[in-house]
Amino acid sequence: MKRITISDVAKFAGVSKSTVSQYLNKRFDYMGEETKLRIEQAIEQLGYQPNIVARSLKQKRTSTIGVIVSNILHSFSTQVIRAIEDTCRENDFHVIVCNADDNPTKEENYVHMLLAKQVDGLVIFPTGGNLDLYQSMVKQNYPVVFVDRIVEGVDIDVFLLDNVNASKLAVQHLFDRGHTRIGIVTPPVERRITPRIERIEGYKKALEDLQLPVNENFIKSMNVELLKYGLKEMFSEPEPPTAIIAANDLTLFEVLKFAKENGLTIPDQLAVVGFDDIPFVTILEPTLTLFSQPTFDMGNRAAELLIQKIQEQDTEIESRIHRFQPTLLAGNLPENKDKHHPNFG
Amino acid sequence: MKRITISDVAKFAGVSKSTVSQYLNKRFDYMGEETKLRIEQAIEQLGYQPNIVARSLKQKRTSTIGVIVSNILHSFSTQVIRAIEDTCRENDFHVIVCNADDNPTKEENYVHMLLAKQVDGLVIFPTGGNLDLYQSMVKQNYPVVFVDRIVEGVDIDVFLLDNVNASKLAVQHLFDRGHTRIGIVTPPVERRITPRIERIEGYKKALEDLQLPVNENFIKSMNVELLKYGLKEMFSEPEPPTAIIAANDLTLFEVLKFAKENGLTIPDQLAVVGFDDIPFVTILEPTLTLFSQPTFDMGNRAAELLIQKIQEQDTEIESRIHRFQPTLLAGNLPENKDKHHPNFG
DNA sequence: CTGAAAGCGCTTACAG
DNA sequence: CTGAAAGCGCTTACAG
Repeated sequence: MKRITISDVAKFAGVSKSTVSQYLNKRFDYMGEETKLRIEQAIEQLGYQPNIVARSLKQKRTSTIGVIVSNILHSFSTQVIRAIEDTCRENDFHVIVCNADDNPTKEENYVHMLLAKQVDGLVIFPTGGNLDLYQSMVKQNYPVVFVDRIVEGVDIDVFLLDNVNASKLAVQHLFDRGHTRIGIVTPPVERRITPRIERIEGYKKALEDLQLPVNENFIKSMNVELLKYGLKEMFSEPEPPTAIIAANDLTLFEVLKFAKENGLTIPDQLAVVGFDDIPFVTILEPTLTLFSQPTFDMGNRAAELLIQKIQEQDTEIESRIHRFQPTLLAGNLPENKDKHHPNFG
Repeated sequence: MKRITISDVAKFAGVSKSTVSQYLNKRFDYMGEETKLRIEQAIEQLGYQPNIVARSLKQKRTSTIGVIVSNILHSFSTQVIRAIEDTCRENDFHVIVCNADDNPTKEENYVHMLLAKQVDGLVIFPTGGNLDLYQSMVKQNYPVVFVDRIVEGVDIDVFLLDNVNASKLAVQHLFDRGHTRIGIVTPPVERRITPRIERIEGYKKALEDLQLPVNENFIKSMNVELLKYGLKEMFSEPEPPTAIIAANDLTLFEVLKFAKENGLTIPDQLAVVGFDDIPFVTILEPTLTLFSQPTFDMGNRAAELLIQKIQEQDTEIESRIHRFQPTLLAGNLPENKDKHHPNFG
């Protein structure tokens, strides 16, 4: 099958390529009605579709953005991606999504690949492992925004949860229901990934504000595969936690599995708080409490800013940190029956 | 920032553009060692990245495929997409994902858009509403594969579940646990969407094989928003069902919500069987039975065939229907306590 | 072993 | 109001 080009249309309509191009780009300022009609018919007759690749080469923009997500397995990521896609569609941008799999090398490769594909801008959930690369994009004034994670010393807009407050709300929620021995589990913190660090920080602050002791054995940051051992340790304490905060969906899953395998009934023997809006969880038992992130809003806003940066690439917009508040999704956790509230018990 | 082009590299290395191009494409057959080195260094020094858009225009291929999914909200879709992306990455293809939202007009627009972007091939979860469009792609021998849904009269490979068998397994599973009054809920069937039709078909066949009556009031196909009314009707029968099969995740959600709101305990008062591997469901209560689709395998195989078609576009491969078997994921449904098995009770 | 030239399918000043 | 020409950044026969 031979593809129809603008030349074919021009020949068929008896005009020049330029005129057809004007027509395609709706530059009708000086075009005769009759010419317009002839071109319209030629396009119709031949079933012509402009070649966007050729247009992109000439115009030096592709109307496509790249999204590099640190780990596609999180429900948070998929929800934000969906929101980004919605906003892009409204603005006639296409989206190419790549999964860095928490691997800085993959992330770097994707950045290069997407730049080679001439995407107009990038939304990155940064692994944090490519400082130089991030810096060089800033230096070249290439449009980029970050989601979920702050990279210290890199001057790029970030859209993320108010993690400290989210943890505080979680602790307060549990405290209000009589819990004073509260644990927290997160993935590894070696690479200083913002949400993990900040959620632990908020957790500690909240405990201090409530004048509760911070027990370092109640804080476990490790690979999800190893988490069960961490939990075992936590629960071999003489006074084990009566509540656990799970920093994301994957760790939440491990906590639930651990509880099931060890016969801990939820929420009676163990109260559980998670983050993110995880499908089905709120409708099923056991009753958990979830604090959800406004993923839709975050994705929209990130995409909007990126598109703005693309369209006004000359005007420097000062970059800043955009914080979003969590919402209590579900959570009719009953009172802790075993351990009453210390201030009232 | 001015982008570095192949001309800059050529000038810097003191060779011609052609030679640099040869180098980039690893056509080293006749290239002098010293030339190779000079080019390598020039690329390094200048930080040159080839412009893939220009290459695509010349080569008339983009190494990109499009995926048009009927509805991104199903966990099935996201899982298959992930598998497609994996296979594509291994073969150096990029993926652009579009969500048709069960809307044939959107689907048509996306097809045109993706063709205009010169994608090398398409994976479609067809809405079924664009017969002419599908046909025209077949006629032009444009590489396409379908997933999940058969479109009658269109000669395109399809990758989908053995839905009839899946329903039979579901019915048998329930029957083995003493259930004889089994309902089924699906999204609307007006557009003859394959999995819905076939799952109802398999359900009926299974009942007949077991010599159980088929009660049309136990079959509800409607928009998820309306499903609660359908369920209400079903359960106002003098002898309401003791088990429900939900055809996908969205209908499953409605069934669970309905049970919760109407105080039906699962699985004691109502056994529930769903399809797809839905995160968290198998670990939480109430105990459901899920039959999962081999989404990973399906996505891989679909992508592989598409890539093969792209690479051997001349050799016609006869198209066929590729069926996959479901697996029992979880399901320790207890015996039905209220209604014993008629053959044993 | 390497280079000059043509061309992929568009857009865009510019001329008339 | 419309057309001829140049050019986007590559690749690819072909010549030498």
